[in-house]
Amino acid sequence: MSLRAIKPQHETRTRILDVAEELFMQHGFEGASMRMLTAKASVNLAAVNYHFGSKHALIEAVFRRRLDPMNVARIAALDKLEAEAPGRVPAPEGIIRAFIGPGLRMIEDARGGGRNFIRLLGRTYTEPAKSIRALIGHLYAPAMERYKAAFERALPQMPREELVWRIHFMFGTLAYTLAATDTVQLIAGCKPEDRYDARLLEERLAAFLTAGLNAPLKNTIRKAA
Amino acid sequence: MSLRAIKPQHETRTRILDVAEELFMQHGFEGASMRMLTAKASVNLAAVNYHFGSKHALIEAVFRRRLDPMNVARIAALDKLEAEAPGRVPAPEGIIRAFIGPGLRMIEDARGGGRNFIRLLGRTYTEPAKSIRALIGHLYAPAMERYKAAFERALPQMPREELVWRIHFMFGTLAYTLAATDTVQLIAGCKPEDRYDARLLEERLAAFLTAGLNAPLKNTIRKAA
DNA sequence: CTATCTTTCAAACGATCGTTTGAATCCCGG
DNA sequence: CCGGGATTCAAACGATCGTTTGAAAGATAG
Repeated sequence: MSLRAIKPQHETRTRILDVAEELFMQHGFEGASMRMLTAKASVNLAAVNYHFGSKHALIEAVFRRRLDPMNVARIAALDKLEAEAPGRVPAPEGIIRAFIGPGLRMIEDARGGGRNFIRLLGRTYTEPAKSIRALIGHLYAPAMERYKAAFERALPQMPREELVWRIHFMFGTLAYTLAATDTVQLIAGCKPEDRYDARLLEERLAAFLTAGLNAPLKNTIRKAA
Repeated sequence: MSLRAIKPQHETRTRILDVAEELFMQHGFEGASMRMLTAKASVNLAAVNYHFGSKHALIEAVFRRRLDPMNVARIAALDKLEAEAPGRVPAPEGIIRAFIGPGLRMIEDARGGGRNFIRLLGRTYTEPAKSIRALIGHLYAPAMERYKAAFERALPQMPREELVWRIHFMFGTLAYTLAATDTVQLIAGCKPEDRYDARLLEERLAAFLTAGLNAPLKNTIRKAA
């Protein structure tokens, strides 16, 4: 009673979470039914409601399990970056790499289900259901605030409003890159073999995003801000 | 019988399409049911199956109605750009503006439902259902080929694989920008008042994307290609 | 072993889904 | 005015949805 949480305590819970991650990614939140979910996880139909309470609570649990550690890692990466050169302001590229690193590294974890989650996360930014978007926003808030402040220090000459938009653009590029699995093939007409080479993808993304963030300010933009 | 297609011929059809556009955007394809759809359109429940055949066919019709003219406009913009300076290769920024222009202009059409569609389109790039992604890909294919070729001519020194990725990044930025309505506020902590000022948004996007597309090629990237 | 709490199970709940049906109604050329 | 194809209508179809229930099975402590 005192400490029974040691070994395979919640095998049912984690098996449900793993399968939910995969099926939500494949079919969406509404498209993945409790019956196909519990069947694939080899648990009883009532298990989800018993362990999580409802389908919505399960969705929430799926996000919390991965998103919290990921954003902790992001903040840690930024802390480390700032600690490396005390008193100096980190360059935009370093901040960008600190942010996209944890996400990209998770995509290499195919066995552990990390890749499923990353793709699920990417398409959830544009999820129709408001409650889910609100949850994502809430879970992201702490890390987001830290990074926004870091970018503001790194680019003091940029109008705040323009910076917000460029952060938004960077978010979109990252989300879409992680979520859109087959659209690359659509453009290229072929399947890139290195799609899951996180290191190479990080180089490509960092180059693109850094250049975009540092794009020259035209008069029209400067005037509007 | 010969020509009865003149005035309000298919008022029911278009009313269904308009409402479908709005509800699919708000609740997703599965979340928007035929009953709430037909109720909001003030038509009978059976009207959708009568006029379109099925829900899936309705989804297809919603996309075809807007996407075909939009991509025609995109190709026309590229044709015009190339005609302005015969024999010369258009600059990347011009190509980018030709591509994002038609989409952004549609976002200003709030009354005609264009804004609804653009937001719907943006989140459909990451739609779980394979059949819908395939449809989008098919409708995009002609314009995509033209623009890919234009970028290749404009950036002959860039490795093909890197170019494909950067086009992919640009696609993501555009899609996410159009689709994510409140995520910006969620992240930025403020609401940009000029969200639907298409002209200003085009300036911001063009600056960001042009810089990203022209980002310097590092050795790691050059070596991989 | 017995008693107690946790977990699993089969079965069913009411609600809603997309679709179909057949009759009623509208529209229009003759 | 009448006849026939196009359209609308109310009603119901079977299927599936998320959730609940109460009993059966497992685990744990005394």
